[in-house]
Amino acid sequence: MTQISAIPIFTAVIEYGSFSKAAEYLGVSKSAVSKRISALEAELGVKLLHRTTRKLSLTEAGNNYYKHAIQALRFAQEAEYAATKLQQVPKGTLRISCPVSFGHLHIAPLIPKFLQQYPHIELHLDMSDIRSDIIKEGLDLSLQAGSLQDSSLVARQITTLNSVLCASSEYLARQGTPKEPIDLIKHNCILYTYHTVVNEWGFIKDADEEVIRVTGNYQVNNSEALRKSLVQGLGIGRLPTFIAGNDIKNGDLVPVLNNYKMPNKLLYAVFPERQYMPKKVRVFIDYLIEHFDRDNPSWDQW
Amino acid sequence: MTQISAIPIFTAVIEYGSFSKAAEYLGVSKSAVSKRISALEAELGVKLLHRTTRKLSLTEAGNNYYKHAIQALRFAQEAEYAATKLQQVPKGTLRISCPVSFGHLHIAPLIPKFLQQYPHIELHLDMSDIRSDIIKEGLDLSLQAGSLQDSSLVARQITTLNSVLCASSEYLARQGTPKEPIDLIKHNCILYTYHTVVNEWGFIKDADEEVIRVTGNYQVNNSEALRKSLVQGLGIGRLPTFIAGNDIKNGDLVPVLNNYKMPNKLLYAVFPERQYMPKKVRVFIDYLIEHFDRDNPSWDQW
DNA sequence: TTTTTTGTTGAGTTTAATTCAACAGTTATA
DNA sequence: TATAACTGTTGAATTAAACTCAACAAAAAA
Repeated sequence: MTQISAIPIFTAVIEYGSFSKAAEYLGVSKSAVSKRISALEAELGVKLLHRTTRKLSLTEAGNNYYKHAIQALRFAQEAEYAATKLQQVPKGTLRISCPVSFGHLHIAPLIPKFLQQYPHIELHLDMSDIRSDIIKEGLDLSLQAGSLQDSSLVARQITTLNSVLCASSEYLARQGTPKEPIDLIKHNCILYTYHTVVNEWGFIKDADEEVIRVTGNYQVNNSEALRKSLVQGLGIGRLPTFIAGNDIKNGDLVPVLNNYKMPNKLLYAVFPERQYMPKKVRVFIDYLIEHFDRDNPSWDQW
Repeated sequence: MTQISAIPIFTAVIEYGSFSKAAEYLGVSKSAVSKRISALEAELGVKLLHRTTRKLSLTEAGNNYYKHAIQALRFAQEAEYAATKLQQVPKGTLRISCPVSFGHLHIAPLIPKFLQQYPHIELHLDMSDIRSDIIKEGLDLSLQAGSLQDSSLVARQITTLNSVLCASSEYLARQGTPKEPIDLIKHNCILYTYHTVVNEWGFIKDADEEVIRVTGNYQVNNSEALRKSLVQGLGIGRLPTFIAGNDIKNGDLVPVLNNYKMPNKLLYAVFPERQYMPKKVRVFIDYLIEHFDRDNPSWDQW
């Protein structure tokens, strides 16, 4: 079925009424056009054009062919346009997933302004802590926290997700402030079971990492519940700074062991293909990068 | 606009859900399919297919592309069918021209049986003595008498058109029968102005041609009028045998100078292209050849 | 009558299509 | 769990198609 590739040439000849003019329009030599038309006629076993007088005319078969061929050409052009328009213009449905906590606190508040800037985008935001297969779920983008990601997907770092050890000032007044990580074994440590490593907390000073096994009387997989329990003076806990930042600013929580760093995570925008990113995806990623500092985000400044 | 040539490949991949199966269907290697799809994506600047899991899936752009591409493919297939069906099946409108006299006497009587044999053909018969440009007039076939024809058209000889010199037996009894061509200068010679050479009649014996300039008191461009004047004993005249044949059989006309031959013409079927003749044209030419002897037609046998 | 333009075609060049073979990765099977 | 089978990719090489150039024949224009 190779005759389809000659359709643009044949229809140009008909529209321009001349091999020479069609050749000029197509950017090839007139002999190329002549040979391609002859080859098409040979393939079909049909004369499509009379060319014994200087003026071209269609045979009956040629006329029949043209009627359908011009439609084929138009649909092919429509196909090209339909496929490529998403690359050039930020429009259409943008489907994104992100972690629940981060989404509530830091993504959702950004969306109204984004949609004002890009009125032709319709955004579907799916907040879920379940790591999804973005191709299977038809997502354009997935914001994920981690350090390593699926090697077949590709990603762009958006920001850094630090953690901080903290408690209420009421708790610390009552129980004393730990000076070294080893002091934590005497404290009620509230465990965040959502993290992959639950009860072994790492502390980094200089190039050394010290790991302390901690215990406490409360474990919870919800960061908001954890946060509230800390604010109410139940114990000491490790929270992502993007959650604790405001409480720390307000004095509701106090960071402890500040001269130590805890292992951090990165927030990635993960997308299915590195090549040929649709414009709507591109503009959203750029918008996030504009709003979040890659290494020193706003919630880390208290 | 080269992406059109990849459409059959792309749509096959979607329909079969597999590069490997599409390759098998298309009769090419799977690497050919892989390269062609990648080249299409590069040309469009768009990812059309996700292929990170074993199961292929369309991207949004790929889905948009496919919807229009499958229509383009279908119209291209329709175009091919529409163009080629006339080559394989005798159907459609057959437009023919032929000389008036010959048409009335020998073509028109054949048409009913032809159309019974080919019920899907609709025949338009244009009887005219004006030599037409068959391409300009959109004709499929033109029956023409002559010896040389337009070099850009192509032709197939159908039969031979002889001429015969004749008069009524009443005229010959009254005026005597000419024994040699030179005797004609004493006779009333009725001139047929339709012929290109009107009043110089050629006579061929062995390899010699003798030309006699003749005169008479009546010239006419209509063969039927000429025929009737001869039958009524006005004089001697030259008629095509396909016209005079019946009258000679009936004894209404008598051939004279029978041992001489007169220059003849041939009847050609002229058609626009030698290549790729539509079936309906082919079957009509074959039908004529079947009915008329090429060199010794029925009207020459009296 | 001469010049210009059109379409054709052989020969040669360039580009695209294709194959082969090897590979990485996933699924199915033993 | 290990192995076999299958899928899609890709570099290198081969083949086929597309294309150009130049020369030509023929018709239209000047």
